[in-house]
Amino acid sequence: MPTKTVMDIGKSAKILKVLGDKTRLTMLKLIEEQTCCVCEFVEIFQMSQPSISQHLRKLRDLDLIKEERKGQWVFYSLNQDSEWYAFILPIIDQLPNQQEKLIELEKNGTRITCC
Amino acid sequence: MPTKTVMDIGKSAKILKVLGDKTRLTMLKLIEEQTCCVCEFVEIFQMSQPSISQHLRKLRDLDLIKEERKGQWVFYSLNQDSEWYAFILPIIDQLPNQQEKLIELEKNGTRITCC
DNA sequence: TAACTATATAACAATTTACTTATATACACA
DNA sequence: TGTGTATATAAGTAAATTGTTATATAGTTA
Repeated sequence: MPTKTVMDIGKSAKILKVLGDKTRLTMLKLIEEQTCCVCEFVEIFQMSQPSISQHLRKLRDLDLIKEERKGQWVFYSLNQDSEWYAFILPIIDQLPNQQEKLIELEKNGTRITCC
Repeated sequence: MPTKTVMDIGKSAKILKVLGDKTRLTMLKLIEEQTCCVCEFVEIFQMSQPSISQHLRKLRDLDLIKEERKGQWVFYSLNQDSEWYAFILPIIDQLPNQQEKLIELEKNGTRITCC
């Protein structure tokens, strides 16, 4: 567990701004339960790979997510050790489940490539 | 109490985007406990009056705050009847108290004008 | 009604954001 | 080592954001 952090309102606003994008917010909800790799996000959001990488970078720069390389793939998950985890968790928890997006992928067979 | 809302992730992102600004986030924290009028915000944020009005408009457009006119002044407060109140409350609650900004105003005598 | 105060809106400029395409880097494997 | 796949970064662009100044609107009071 991270030590109790004294919240700074400026930093809080920065966190919320990064969450305030539909793509990134959905990403966070998706990886709340399980890791996802970049190519899955590309499929899910029907967006260019660089665009996905740039969204992930913003989340990573704030230490909200962590990456784990497995071979040629990079898997992302919520960083539960982040000092901001306690701040964002109640937000993410209130969001509607997005797992149907992954189920959709499996149906298309698009999820096989890396998992 | 508002009826339980099915959260939409796109709308959630829009809410968070509006919260993701230091000025607006501080405004929300300030009016969590007590109403503030526009001229107080102008003093607190040392920002032009139109700029303050525009920030308030974004919060009002999303129904996060409510206004109450008293004579020539308009007082703003958190809209506890908003269907998003339950969503934003845990966020606001985690923010550091901002009341010292109002205390500062009283010290300067700047709060007298409207209260 | 005229003058004054508080607030909102309009119009505009500077900055930031979120894509795109092109390219670089990292790893896998023949 | 060379080729292919996955990911990251760079550079450029269109749209959105956030401030400004100017002006309109609403209420107060002489």
